[in-house]
Amino acid sequence: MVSRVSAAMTRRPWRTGPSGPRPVAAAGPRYPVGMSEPDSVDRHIAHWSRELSDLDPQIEGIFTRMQMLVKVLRRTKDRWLAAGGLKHWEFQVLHHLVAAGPPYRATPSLLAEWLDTHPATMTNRLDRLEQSGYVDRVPDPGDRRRLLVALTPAGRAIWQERMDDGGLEEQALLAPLDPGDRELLDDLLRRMVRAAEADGPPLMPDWPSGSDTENRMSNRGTDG
Amino acid sequence: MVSRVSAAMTRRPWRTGPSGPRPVAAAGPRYPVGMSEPDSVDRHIAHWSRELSDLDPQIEGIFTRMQMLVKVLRRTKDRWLAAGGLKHWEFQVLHHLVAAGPPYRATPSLLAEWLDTHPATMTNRLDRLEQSGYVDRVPDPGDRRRLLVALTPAGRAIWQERMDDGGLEEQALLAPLDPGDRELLDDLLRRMVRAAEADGPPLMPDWPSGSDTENRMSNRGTDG
DNA sequence: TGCATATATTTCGATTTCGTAGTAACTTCG
DNA sequence: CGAAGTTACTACGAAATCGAAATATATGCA
Repeated sequence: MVSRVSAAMTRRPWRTGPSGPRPVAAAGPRYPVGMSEPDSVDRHIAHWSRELSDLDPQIEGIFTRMQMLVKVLRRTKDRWLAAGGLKHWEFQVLHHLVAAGPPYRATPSLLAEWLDTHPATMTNRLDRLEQSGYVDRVPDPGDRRRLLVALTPAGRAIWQERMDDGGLEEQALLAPLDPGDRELLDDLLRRMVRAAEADGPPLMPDWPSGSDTENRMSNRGTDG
Repeated sequence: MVSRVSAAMTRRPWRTGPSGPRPVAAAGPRYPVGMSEPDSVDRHIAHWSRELSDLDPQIEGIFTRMQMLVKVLRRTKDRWLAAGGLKHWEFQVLHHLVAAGPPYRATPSLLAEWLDTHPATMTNRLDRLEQSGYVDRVPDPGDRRRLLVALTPAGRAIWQERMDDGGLEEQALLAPLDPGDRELLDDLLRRMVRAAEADGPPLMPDWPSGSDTENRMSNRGTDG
């Protein structure tokens, strides 16, 4: 129904040669019975617990797995975007502008905040994005300190183009879970998010533009 | 039992003023019935689906939540480390050296790969880490091209210090889940990871050093 | 109104990271 | 053995990012 998971943790540009980790010995340690087939995270943790005993393998496992899954997704999207000649942050800017809804504008400061980057960096990036013709900078009539970054038709077009078939990896990653499993997973995660939000601000910008279908193509920061 | 979730998505250094997103209108859209209390991700997606209709809110929700959770964790750790005068990558290097097990050494190339960074960047970082006295560079007797980066007692000490009470945030995030929920969550995630690994290399380095209690204190890359 | 303070964006210099190439050492194979 | 190819690390210049200051505008309050 959906493409298989694209070669998961693919090589990074600077991975020079076969310097990577060697295959693990055939007869490894035992894992808790009743657990489904172990994955590389289990093996990892099993090894690690030799070095550090007071560590909860379950907690460890949960967060490591989330991190790994987020990482694969991010890398896959990066490659996918790069193939279309876009950098991740370029797509992100366009994406957030679309997410903002008509008239598809936002100030540089908000964009900087959404992309988790320094305002000066955003200035630089917007310069380049403007040169590429994907955005315009128009004055804000209501406040002459401000600018509004506006999505151009070209920007909208290239965003759309990359967006169309952008959700494949997510579906591939979720393939082993049936509808019931997915609902369960979503619910468990929601409970964690709500707990995190109980003590502080929302994890996502709670306003017209915060967006994130983003996640259908990229993640917002996660790593910044 | 455990500290509350530390003010979730805390301010970044460059967040200048109250320019952030404004509070959302009181009467929002409706969400699927039977769902537990909505979180900011639900609101986000509800908003987004106006702009882009052909999108599965569930898939969207699952990955967005993972991304957000990973992001909070990462930021909390960053702050925590910074308070102790360590940068994230500094801790990561020390952590991976410990994870490698006795005699706590690794080559620059492997470290670069583990931390998802360019080898030249690692050279630079190791210079600084060596100056701080946390690592030494010793020649590899077996291969005179190679160096071995060795953990010094000072390096081990500062790692230990930061490690001791480093697992609090994870526990706080998992607080709303009882033991059964956690097992379920871990299992669902494991199935996803295994699926991802079926088509490609393991998501984690499968060898003596790949480590990751890392996750107890920091995440390996995720954001690179 | 007038002045102090706050906000939005950009500029500029310093730092960090990256890509590429250089040097040394190892390996393969004739 | 010796030449060609590969791998490991680093040096160097280019590019991106950051922190702090500069500029212009807006807001608050006496």
